[in-house]
Amino acid sequence: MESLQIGKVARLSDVGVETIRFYEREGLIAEPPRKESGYRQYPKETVSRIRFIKRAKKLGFSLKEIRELLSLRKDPDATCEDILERAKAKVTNIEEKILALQRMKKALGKLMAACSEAGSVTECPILEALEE
Amino acid sequence: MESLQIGKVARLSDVGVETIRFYEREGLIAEPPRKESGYRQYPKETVSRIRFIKRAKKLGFSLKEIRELLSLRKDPDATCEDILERAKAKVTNIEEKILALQRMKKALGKLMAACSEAGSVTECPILEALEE
DNA sequence: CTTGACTCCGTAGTATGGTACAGACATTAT
DNA sequence: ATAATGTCTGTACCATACTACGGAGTCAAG
Repeated sequence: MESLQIGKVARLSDVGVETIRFYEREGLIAEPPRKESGYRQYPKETVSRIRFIKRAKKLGFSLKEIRELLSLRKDPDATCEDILERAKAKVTNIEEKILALQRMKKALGKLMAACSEAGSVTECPILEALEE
Repeated sequence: MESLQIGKVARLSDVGVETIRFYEREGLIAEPPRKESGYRQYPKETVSRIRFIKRAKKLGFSLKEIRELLSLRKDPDATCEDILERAKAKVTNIEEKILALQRMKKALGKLMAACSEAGSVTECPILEALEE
């Protein structure tokens, strides 16, 4: 299997080289094998892993949470119950996020509807509503 | 009009005293008048302003964005439209997040289902969940 | 009139998530 | 063979959004 140098991975996943090393230090991506020179040799899956991290971040997960998400997999060393438990917790977590976002959206939508009828910004219902 | 000391404002708006001074430095709340002693004298509106900031933060606005929202209000040339535009952008942003979270949840469901079977989902389906 | 709570300012520290060197070695292109 | 990239480690620095602290002045109650 051909491997990628860190710079290539960085370009493909659209992050900086330093970020990749940072993720490695933080345990978000595995330490890759090295050449004799010390150069890291990444399998191409690393690119999707980094993309996952980027997306999950946008969804409001912290790097710590992302690390936990990434460790959820059916590996032979973990028992099914263990995985199910952690996965369940994550699902709950995700549901809460979705609910919070839906509330946000609803609140903004309401305000926007009221907004179309108002004139000057001094009476903007969005600002008023946020003041409660 | 009676005024409030910083500690009172802090208690009423449920933030720390330091946070209020921080918001002042950051231009999120106006510099209040002072007594001869130098003590800040806040009008009671400050409490709603800080509550506004807290709520807007919960809606996903950064302090920078909140500062912009707040300054729009002072601008007589700004219209409700300006604020509406920002709100719309946030809604789009929120919708994207919800979709992605739903995909993630689905992926976890898949993982959990696979887990109960003796099958071999060694791959992490969660990685695929967020792929475009 | 002293004690305790409150406030002042400035500076520094926290956590998170990177980003930017510096100085040295490795690889590639001409 | 040599210049241009690329990579290595380690350390330092950045922005965001606070939070804590020191040392001094202020104010209200007993």
